[in-house]
Amino acid sequence: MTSPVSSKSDPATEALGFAAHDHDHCVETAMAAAEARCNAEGLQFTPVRRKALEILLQEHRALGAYEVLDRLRDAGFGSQPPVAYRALDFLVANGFAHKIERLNAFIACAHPGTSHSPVFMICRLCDSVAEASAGPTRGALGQAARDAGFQIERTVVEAEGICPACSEKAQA
Amino acid sequence: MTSPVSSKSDPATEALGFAAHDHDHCVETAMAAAEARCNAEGLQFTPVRRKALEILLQEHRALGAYEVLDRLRDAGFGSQPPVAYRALDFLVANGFAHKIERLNAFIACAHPGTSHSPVFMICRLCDSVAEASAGPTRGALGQAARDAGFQIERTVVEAEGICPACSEKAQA
DNA sequence: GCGATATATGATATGAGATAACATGACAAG
DNA sequence: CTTGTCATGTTATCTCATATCATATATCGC
Repeated sequence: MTSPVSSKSDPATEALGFAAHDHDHCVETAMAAAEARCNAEGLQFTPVRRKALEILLQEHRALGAYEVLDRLRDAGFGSQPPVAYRALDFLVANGFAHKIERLNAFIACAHPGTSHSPVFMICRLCDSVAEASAGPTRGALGQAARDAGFQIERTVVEAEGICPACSEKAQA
Repeated sequence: MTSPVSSKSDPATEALGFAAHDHDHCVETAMAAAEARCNAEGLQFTPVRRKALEILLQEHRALGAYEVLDRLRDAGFGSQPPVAYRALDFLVANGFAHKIERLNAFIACAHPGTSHSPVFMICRLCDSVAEASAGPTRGALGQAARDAGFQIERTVVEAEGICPACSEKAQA
């Protein structure tokens, strides 16, 4: 894992997945949405958890647990691994973030609120990650599972390849 | 990772994925096929690599790199992690084995020879893993990638849930 | 065959990801 | 006010993975 520290362009207009967007705005929106849903569902949106989500949203890329931990420490929280893992577990369990198995890293959910089986596209050159939403058990996997009598509870769907931006760069 | 040491029934007729089969035969067949393909393509099917594949085929479940390493050491090969990782990398790179990202573990390919994007079903109760073959970029993922202009090179598709055998046990 | 180059193996050391186990603090229910 | 639950924090340890350097074995061009 090389962590190329994603070359940033304009702090307020980076790539979300592979499309430009207003970053500050999306962070605010997502935090507000999380806030609201925690209130609605009686979840404890505690300071560490809030900060962890904020970190993931700000970076807008997949972060390792220890990267999150570093930032949590900087923010005055505990400095030991369980601190980060517990906050991340909470975020993942409640759909505010996802774990990218291929990278052993975590990323803020790009479609908060929506109940979904996420699908990820991971650029192997710039490590950017885009989240798409897919029908839960349609397609080949669902069919294979039905044929085998397997009850799917959770799916991991991750594609590795080259994102549009890196693809253009390579051609130039 | 609890490693429940998969409860075995008859050594020669265990579960491949979720279906019964003649285990000894499938090991022989797979080894012969690997042998043949390495010859055909000029790949060096060296003793460590051969042994590593044999280990995965014999166990017929997902093994961590260090479990493979233990067995390689027992067989007289080097005892340091890179020994196992290099052998496994070779097997994965050439399609003789796959890495299950969700488990950080490796499993022998169940469809050797066929060029394929594998799809896995992982039982969270007994840790058994079944491999199904799926069209490479059809379905939701392929569509999302095309929409985004993302070039897929490799896909990870893993479903976690309950296998038929454990499902029956649970009902009893 | 013979030497040059590439490929494979081996050991050392360390980096990176993850969790078990235990202690403390906040808070609500009884 | 005490008991139970949940969140936080720390220590220690475990598992997974790779960079690096040294040595050996193939393979290819001559």
